[in-house]
Amino acid sequence: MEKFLSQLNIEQQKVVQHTKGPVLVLAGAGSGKTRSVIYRAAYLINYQKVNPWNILIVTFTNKAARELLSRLEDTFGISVRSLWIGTFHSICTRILRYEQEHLPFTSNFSIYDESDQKSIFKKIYKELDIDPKKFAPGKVREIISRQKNSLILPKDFLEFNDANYYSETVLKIYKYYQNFLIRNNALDFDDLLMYTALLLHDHEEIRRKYEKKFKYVMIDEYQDTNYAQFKIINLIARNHQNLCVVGDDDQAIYSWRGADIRNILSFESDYKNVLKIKLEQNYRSPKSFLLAANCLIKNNSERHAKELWTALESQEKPELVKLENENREAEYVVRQISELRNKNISLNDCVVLYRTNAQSRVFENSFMQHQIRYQIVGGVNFYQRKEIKDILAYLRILVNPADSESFLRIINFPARGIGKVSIGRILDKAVSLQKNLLQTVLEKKFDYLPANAAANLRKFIDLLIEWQQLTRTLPVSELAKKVIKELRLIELYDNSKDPKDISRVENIQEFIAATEEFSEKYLEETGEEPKLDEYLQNISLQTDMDNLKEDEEAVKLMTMHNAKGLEFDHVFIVGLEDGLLPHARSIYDLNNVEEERRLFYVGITRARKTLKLTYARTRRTFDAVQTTFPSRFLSEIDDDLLKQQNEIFYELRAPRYKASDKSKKVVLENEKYFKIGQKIYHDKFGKGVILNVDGKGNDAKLTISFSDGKLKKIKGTYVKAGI
DNA sequence: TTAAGTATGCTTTTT
DNA sequence: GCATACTTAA
Repeated sequence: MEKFLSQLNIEQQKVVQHTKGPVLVLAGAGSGKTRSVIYRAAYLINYQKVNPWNILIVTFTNKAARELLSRLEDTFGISVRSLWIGTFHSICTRILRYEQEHLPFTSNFSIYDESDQKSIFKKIYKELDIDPKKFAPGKVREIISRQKNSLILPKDFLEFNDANYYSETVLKIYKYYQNFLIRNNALDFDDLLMYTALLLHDHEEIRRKYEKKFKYVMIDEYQDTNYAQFKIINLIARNHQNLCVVGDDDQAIYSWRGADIRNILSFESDYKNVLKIKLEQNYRSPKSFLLAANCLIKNNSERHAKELWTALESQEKPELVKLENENREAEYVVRQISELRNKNISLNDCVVLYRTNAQSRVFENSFMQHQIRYQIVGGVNFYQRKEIKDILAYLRILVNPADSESFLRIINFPARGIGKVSIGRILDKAVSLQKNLLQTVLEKKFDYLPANAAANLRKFIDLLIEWQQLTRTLPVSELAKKVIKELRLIELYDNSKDPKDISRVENIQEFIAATEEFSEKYLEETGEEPKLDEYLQNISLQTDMDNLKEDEEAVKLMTMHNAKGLEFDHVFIVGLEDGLLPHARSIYDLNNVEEERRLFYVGITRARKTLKLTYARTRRTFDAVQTTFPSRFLSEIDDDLLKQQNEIFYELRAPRYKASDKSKKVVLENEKYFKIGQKIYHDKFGKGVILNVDGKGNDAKLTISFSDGKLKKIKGTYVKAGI
């Protein structure tokens, strides 16, 4: 035990040893927060002999949960099988699956993501005859989400919102939307939290059950919890008060998602006799980085006073670099990373952080051209890609027949001759029969459809029935493969002329691999095959971060939001301009500006060894080049803390791909193999140079840099060799 | 019913 | 500038 505790500083030891009563840990960036949480869990289990089954740990991401699990297992030899650890959303999903008899839906519910929501809203607007121009769907969705995060049901809506034409329309949509979800046996992300909170609130016996089960509760990143999350934890922990929350109000960056910074600021009044522990010693960054971060954050008004310090000796300073435009900015980063690589530094230790996902494109181009491997985290989630969602819709309808969203997605995909008109008639029929869509068509009486469509529909239904029977016997991954094979999806995209479809094939193949991997892991951990509904719900909660291929050496590119909780040796924060950071949408509201400042703070404090800050003098946004101004936050950092470099023009050209002698010869149309560096011509995109060849023969996948600077992946059969 | 061609609107950040 | 939605022709 001595040895166990000696690996922590005095403050961290306090966190670990105070296991009874409420504990508030204000943990600055890089202060060993995760370490404290892990040691605390290990202490409870190994020294206080608490049953892992009685511990609940909530993390911010699935990835963090997995890391915690593996460290508990590997370092402390703890059997983690019965430990409850995960994000709020995954833990709520688990609880809701158990408690279906007290809920208005069953445990095989579908989880709808934002694009599902979007399409549902469209239907609702049509149904209720609401003008999307007057009631912007995105905004309405946000308001409704906010209500759910605050546990305001439709029936309570007017208590908390002024009654006027706008809010009454929103209420109408809210009501209809919730109804729609229940009819489809579906929940959105906010519902997962809301129904769990209501379940615990409305059923005292269930609340007691979980209060008894979760005798010790720990929450990470507490500053980014919303009211529903606060309530869930409060209902579980308010009696025993064995609750340890860890967070940093200076790193609260999710208020736009309903997170309420007051949860952490008022923790001391929410619970009795709170022990407050501050972790201010930073083990991550050079002194000057922390000074710069402190300079910045002290401009915020509402915060727990705290200042980071370090015992590290490094004299490294953050470097501020001004570039001509966004392309130069990308080239600068590429150049720096090339130099690091020459010093034998792994690409895995480098990260590029930006404010918006759209900024990644320029970097992608530059990295590709200089053949530096990179991985983008975020943007469009893997499981939200069209080709993957189509497959998932087939699987979803098999476990949740009420899921009309999935049904409509696949009824005529791949095209099977059931058109808009026919689908409209089925919808009408379903309404008049008061049944869901699948039930309606299962009767196979199609007097309301043209003969053609009716025949096609019968085939479709038979297919679904056949597959549904297979769900009982076939493992998830086999079923997925069968669906893909029998629908001939890979062939569909392989034979397409659209260059986009090449990556679709890749994604489908990756999906199969991911599904197999999931099954194997699940089998290993639980000794049984995953159930299809569980698999689908799990996948719905996956983020891009969870799909990171750790074994592959690549520079990571991500938003500062995504970087929370991570650290890297070499950090590049790019696009430090007013309008980007702080974002143009945030500059008119002081609270929003403060949140943007915290975001920058998060970015700076990720760095372990070097930190480069860049901004561009001009930047192309959508179609026009705009002159930009350096971020207002930069002037808040004392000049002598920064190493400044202005107006660097790196004459950095793409390495010239000299066409080899062989390919200089006139290459025949039927030339079999493509080579890197070879010049080609494409009917639509014009001249280009091959940067990468994937596969053999003339249908290999080519990565081509076209003369206008664009990169495209195109199948060999669509390009002409030689010019 | 589908494919190709044209118009639109959109970009903050995510479980 | 891109992706999606809608229109038009076959």
